Amino acid sequence: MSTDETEAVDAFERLGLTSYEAKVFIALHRLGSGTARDVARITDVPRSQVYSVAESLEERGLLEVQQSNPIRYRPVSVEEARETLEKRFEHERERAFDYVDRVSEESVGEETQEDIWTVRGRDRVDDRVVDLLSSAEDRIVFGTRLPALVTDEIEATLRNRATAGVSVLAVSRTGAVRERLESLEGVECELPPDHHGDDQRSGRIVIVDDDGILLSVVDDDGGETAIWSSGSRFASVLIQLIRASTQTPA
Amino acid sequence: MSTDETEAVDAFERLGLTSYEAKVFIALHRLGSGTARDVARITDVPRSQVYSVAESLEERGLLEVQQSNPIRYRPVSVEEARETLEKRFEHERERAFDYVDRVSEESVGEETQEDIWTVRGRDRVDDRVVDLLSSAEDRIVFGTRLPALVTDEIEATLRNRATAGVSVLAVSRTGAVRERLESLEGVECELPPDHHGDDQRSGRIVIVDDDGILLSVVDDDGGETAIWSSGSRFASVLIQLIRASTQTPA
DNA sequence: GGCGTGTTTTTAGGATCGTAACAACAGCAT
DNA sequence: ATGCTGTTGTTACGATCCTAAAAACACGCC
Repeated sequence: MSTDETEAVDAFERLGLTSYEAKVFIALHRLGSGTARDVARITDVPRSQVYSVAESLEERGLLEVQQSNPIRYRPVSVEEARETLEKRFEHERERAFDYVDRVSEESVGEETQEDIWTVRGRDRVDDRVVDLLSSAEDRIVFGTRLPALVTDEIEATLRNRATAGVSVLAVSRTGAVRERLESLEGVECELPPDHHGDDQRSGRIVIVDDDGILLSVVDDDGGETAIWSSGSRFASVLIQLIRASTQTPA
Repeated sequence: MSTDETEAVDAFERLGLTSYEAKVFIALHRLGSGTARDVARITDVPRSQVYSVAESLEERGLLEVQQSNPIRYRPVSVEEARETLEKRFEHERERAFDYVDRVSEESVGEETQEDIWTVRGRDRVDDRVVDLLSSAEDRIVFGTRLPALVTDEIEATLRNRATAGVSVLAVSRTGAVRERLESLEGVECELPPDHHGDDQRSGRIVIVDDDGILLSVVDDDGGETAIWSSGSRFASVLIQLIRASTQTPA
């Protein structure tokens, strides 16, 4: 079995199929249609297992059964299979989140806990940054060395806040970052103070109003980890520390 | 645990979480945030297991970890969780179908095999009916007793074919069905011949040109099973049989 | 009988579930 | 300081469940 096929099987498994189901489904698409023997010949699925596996695939709506002798199987079209899986996924997601929606604590205003949270992973940090920026009412300080850490969504959120009257200050020692953000209406840019060493590990810094902060670091493998806090005394203290260290000349 | 919660857990399991993962995720949404003990108290997940389960949920991007003593966990917002799962699903689906697309047999024109296929389930029969109707070039005969079996998509396909110059004939002994389809431009309606008994099991009949046919039956539980064939001699023979029996007076 | 088909049962193997034991630590009374 | 109690986080291990894989079986056909 080719590497590509192995990957496809893995992907189908993560979509909820068993490995046999994935293999039979793929084999039938390669064949167009075929019998249990045909399938067993080009896969490592034992022929005697093909029958039950195909039956469960039929129940999922991924193939059709020809009641003849021998039984022939025919996969549904790729488009139909995609839609079927999509429908099933959305259905399950609704069922799952329907309940979570109802019981989920509305923890609005409860943000005053003295909590500092950790977020791992580029995408997840991106999301948290956007969340934080969106909550800004008064002013934003946004800084990063790395142009890749200014996503379109972050840029859009900065623009949106700036036009909403929030004072937005972007800090970066990287020209590309400054140029990109300077072009936004209402966004000011500046270089960080010289006395700050050129830290190779720092990722981003986001300060929102006087009570929200996010700091991230980038490790050797490019993985990003951030800490953040909002509405906590902890956040306020950190913000004051940073303000003091950046405004005071060395 | 309430029935609703059990259902939500099941749904999350079908989305690829383990039951522990689902329970911890839901519990944290009920709590807003909490420690391993908090979670263990309101679920049947052993406290000692909460740590590793939460870790894997963090990797999936469904919650955040506060490195303190005791460790506190905080779920991401419902919206963020929905999006995260959606992204993962689409990613896996692309990976899976990317390969299937490449290897899938283009079985166009290979339809001439003498095959008759079986399709189970209302939705799946709907899909197959639409497929068949869409392939019509010359004429269509569409019949059903049951108004529910004329879906919007089927109606749209009939209208589309009619305007494309295909002769469309709808047959039903049910007034509601006739009225609905008669209103379509270019669709003719009629009553079935009297000598046909009022069969309580028959579901739909679809005849397309001279070589495509689908017949379905509805069982006592409302489940539908259809047989269909296209481009086969088998289909032609069946069609001739039906034409003969409907056009000849008793 | 010999062969192919389809059904059923049985036997690993692996992941998850569930319990338990453990060291480390904090609070508190002796 | 010592001992007791309770909590936290980690680790280990048996039970259970599902899938994978093999085998045995019944049937029809040549």
